[in-house]
Amino acid sequence: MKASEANRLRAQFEEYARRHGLKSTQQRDAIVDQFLQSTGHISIDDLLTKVRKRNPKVGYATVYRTLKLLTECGIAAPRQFGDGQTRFEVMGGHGHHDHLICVQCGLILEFENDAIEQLQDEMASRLGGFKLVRHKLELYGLCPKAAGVKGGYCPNESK
Amino acid sequence: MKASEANRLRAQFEEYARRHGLKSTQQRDAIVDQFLQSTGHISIDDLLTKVRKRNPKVGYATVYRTLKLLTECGIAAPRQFGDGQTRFEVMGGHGHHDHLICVQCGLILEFENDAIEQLQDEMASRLGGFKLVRHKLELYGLCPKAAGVKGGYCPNESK
DNA sequence: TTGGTTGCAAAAACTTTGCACGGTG
DNA sequence: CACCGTGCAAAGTTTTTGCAACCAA
Repeated sequence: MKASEANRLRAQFEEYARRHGLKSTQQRDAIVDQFLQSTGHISIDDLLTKVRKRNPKVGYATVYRTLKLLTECGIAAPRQFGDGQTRFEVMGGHGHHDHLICVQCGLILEFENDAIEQLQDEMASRLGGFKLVRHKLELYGLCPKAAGVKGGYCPNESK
Repeated sequence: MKASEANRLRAQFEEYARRHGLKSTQQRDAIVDQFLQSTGHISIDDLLTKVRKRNPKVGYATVYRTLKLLTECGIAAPRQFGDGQTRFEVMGGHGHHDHLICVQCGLILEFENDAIEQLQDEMASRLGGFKLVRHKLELYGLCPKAAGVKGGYCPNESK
């Protein structure tokens, strides 16, 4: 299931590479593989760390460059939460999801809501006929840790 | 109308300042004023430029520090579109809006959609009873410049 | 061999911080 | 006078770029 999705995306990347005359390299392939195996939102640092476990001689620059390629061909999507770092997530054509972030503990939940997506498309048309390529919806709130939400502990208390 | 809104927010800031023992200074006041008069999303640079027209000896640091204060007291909201800079916008308690960004030319449109907002609240409750404090919805798409959308020119062509 | 690719380090771009001076209360 | 606030510049971070060496086709 998940593996086939990764394969689909890998094929998509190869297609893109072919079309653009890109060569296949050990580093790039390793980065793409690791990225496709990641879940949620991964930072450049985390990704590089993972990649280096298999291929120790990979540099930052290559990760940035590869992620830029992945973003261009629609496989990766950059996200900016509030922590200064850009994170990337796999953008399976399906399974798109949005985020609910707890402003207190930083917990990030993911969700999908077709009704909202549909309203977005309508909105875009109404605004002059824009053609949406992607979107980003982030809800910020307080997790009801009092209610015992799973994983809803708060490492950092706001002062 | 707009002026009264600015006054309300300025008062809100003064209240916050009093409560926190902050002093009133020429620079801070100038920055707050200029910020409240801004529309849309303003970058630190743009804001500093505006402020310097009246008070040439204001430094970057002060703008950053003031904007951090404004953010803390809920008057300003930081936004990260994709251009590397953090932009801020006035967060009038009312008039919340979301964004539609053209990935081709960088044009940013604003809109409101109550139906979407309502669905968001529902979503948050369904996800365990989160209490939303704010949200961010950004739609990325292509502006139909062919259709002659106002201001829809594309300064930078993607290659 | 012909480029695209890579790692490293330098360079950029954006923010934050340290410090001595200055202004407010 | 006590202290917060400011400007400047240095220090941090994160991301991009220049370049010689490398490697796939």
